[in-house]
Amino acid sequence: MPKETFYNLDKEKREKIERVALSEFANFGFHGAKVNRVVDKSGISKGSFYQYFTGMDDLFVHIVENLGKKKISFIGSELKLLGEKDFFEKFESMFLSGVKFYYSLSEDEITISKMLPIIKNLCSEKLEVMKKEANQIFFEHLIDEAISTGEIQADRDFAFVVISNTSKQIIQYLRRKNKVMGIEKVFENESNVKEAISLFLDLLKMGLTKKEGKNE
Amino acid sequence: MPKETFYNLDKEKREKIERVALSEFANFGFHGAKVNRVVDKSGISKGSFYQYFTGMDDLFVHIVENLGKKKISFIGSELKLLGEKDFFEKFESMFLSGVKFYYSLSEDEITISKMLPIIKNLCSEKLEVMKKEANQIFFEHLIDEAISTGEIQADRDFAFVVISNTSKQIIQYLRRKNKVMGIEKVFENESNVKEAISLFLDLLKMGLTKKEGKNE
DNA sequence: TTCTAATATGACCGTACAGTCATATGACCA
DNA sequence: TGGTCATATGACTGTACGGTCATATTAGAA
Repeated sequence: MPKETFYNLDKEKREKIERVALSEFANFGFHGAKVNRVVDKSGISKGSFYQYFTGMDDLFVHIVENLGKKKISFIGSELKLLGEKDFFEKFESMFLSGVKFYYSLSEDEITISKMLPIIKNLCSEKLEVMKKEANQIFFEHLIDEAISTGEIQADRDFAFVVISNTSKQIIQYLRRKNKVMGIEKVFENESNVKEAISLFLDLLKMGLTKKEGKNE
Repeated sequence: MPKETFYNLDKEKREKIERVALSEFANFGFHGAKVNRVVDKSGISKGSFYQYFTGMDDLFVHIVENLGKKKISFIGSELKLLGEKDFFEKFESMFLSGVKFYYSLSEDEITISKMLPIIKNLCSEKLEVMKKEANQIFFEHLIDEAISTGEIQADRDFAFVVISNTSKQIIQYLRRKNKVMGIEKVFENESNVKEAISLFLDLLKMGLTKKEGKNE
């Protein structure tokens, strides 16, 4: 983690460094990112850099942790409100917050997110944990619950795969719509987002609940 | 592309270099891959390296092109047989060859595949083309056809997103089954694979064909 | 054998890099 | 004012890298 000195910096300078680092890792990858470039672009001296971080690994972990915190603040706030809802309502909420989180990310942050699962030779237990998307564990729990109450009737692994990919698919769908419509920010219209979500939710409902009258 | 000298090498030596390069790029990424390491690990001199390739970019393009050819030989052979089949049968075939292709890949090759879409600052028109998965264009064509014949009734973009993600999901599902069952090679049992495919195919059928008796 | 062309080699060069450290700067207090 | 502590700086060092090139090796042809 960054040294105390880094957190003593004024917000502007700190965020500048973080912005530059984000771009550096996104553009050149974990093993291609260079201290020299970060130092030049963020206008600090190399000596200072090593007073903030022990090295690039340290900086990378910090960047990824920021990303993780951002995600938790999006998803976490939604989770508290799930208590009374039924299974599909719960997922509707989670998809919505998932989409909102995604659209809150910059291109560089998206790149880092995609990069994470394929980084090798990175010895940081913290990141190992982070690589496994936290909400997956939560998904599995919800699915098991829904199976036991009979809310869904489907193979557990099938349900997990289909559900855990839905957020990404909704986002892909919205991006395509954006391109086709020539509008860059369809997602900002929440009703469009909700419409897209219901499209995929219907698919889930059909696929995960056995229809009556169909025996095999 | 590699120089003639490289292709004059005997197969064993050539494949050794390719194997080392694959591992190098998979482990350290495009910008982190080093000539020195490749040279050491594959037991050739640096001078020779530069008689085979103009540099690491060149080598990378070669590796990715190999991967592309491998894919085409898997998918392409299937495409010729699609003529008479209906829409969902066509996709059944494509999913099957997709899964077979995936399981023919080494871990390193899988890593490179995942890496491709997020590599920046790579000035190679060839790769730009390759980054867009070739079969996507083919998917779109098939979908348009199926919509016009009435075989599917669904939003075009919705159909595309759902279908184009199905291969990945089938693979994810099979991998989960592998883990749960403790058997590493469930996929080699083709009937397991076909069963998984039909699971997802049913979902597609439900989602992309409007049920009778449901009006809105 | 000798000649020729293709290929192999690693020492070598200039550059870019990570990381250090003596020094400078500034801020706060006595 | 002078003293002290936290921070800033960039010149410096050793290393690793990309890329070159004169030389060595090999294979085949004459």
